Amino acid sequence: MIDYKVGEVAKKVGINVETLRYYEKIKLMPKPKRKESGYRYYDDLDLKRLHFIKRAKELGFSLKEIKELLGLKIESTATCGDVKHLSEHKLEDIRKKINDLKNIESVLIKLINQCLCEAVSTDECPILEVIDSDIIE
Amino acid sequence: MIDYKVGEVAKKVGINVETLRYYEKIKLMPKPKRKESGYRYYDDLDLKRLHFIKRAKELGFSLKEIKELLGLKIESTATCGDVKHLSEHKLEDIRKKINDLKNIESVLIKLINQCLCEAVSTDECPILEVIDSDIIE
DNA sequence: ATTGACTCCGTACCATACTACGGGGCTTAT
DNA sequence: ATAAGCCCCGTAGTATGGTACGGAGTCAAT
Repeated sequence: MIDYKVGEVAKKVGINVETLRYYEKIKLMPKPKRKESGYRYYDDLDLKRLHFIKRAKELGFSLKEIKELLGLKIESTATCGDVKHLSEHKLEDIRKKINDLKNIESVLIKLINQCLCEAVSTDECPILEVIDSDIIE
Repeated sequence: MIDYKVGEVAKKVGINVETLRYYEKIKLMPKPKRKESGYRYYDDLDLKRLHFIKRAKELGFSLKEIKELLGLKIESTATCGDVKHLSEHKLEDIRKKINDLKNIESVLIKLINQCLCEAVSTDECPILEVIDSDIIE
């Protein structure tokens, strides 16, 4: 449970200091504790959260969606049903993404193999075969 | 090979007309043929391309990356090596995405099961277990 | 032939997600 | 104790990816 200053966190995670402050402002990150100096201090859980945010963005989630994912927790039996509902919804979404990415994956593999076989040139975009793979409609 | 007008295309694909013009401007979509009126006319391949663009965005690719994916084609033996190289790079990228999404998937499944078992409430964010799943570092 | 719906174009505006700036305070090493 | 290198804050600017506006031409049905 070491205390990290903004700059250290930014460097470790690979974002910059302003982004960190921005995430705090939009409540994607909790307010960190401050010492007498007024400096922010972060812990390992914060780092974890930031790593997740960073990667989730690359996976196509908006900051709003990421906030929702991070908010999925059982806080009382009252919200348990909500959490379940929301999670199931997200799950479906994610499964579709996995499927579509797999389609793109297989088209790319095919394309790479064609390159190996000295295939003839074409005007068409091979990647559009993904559409015929039926998942993306 | 029906000819579709902008409005029809927009409706079919679920984007709006201005977006279509925007894609043309940034060269993500080719210039469509025009009739005497000056109206744009699109065909089924254009629709396919637009569907792909739409979904690829949702999968976390930027318009620039989508343009690259669409540009992956063997145009001559000269570019064949390039295409292979680029495709392999994209492939790696996509495989990582699939992996990370699978991790998120399994955490969500776990969470849903906890909801069913009337688990106790927690302050932590279950989704952060994804980080421990080792893929996201 | 005229009305309503659609299209044209350029330009301006918008939301999201940062990123930079600038004047000041804190901290740490010399 | 002083200077380099952090950090503070508010505010403004940027890039990406659209979205809206408005005046004019086109099309299709009555």
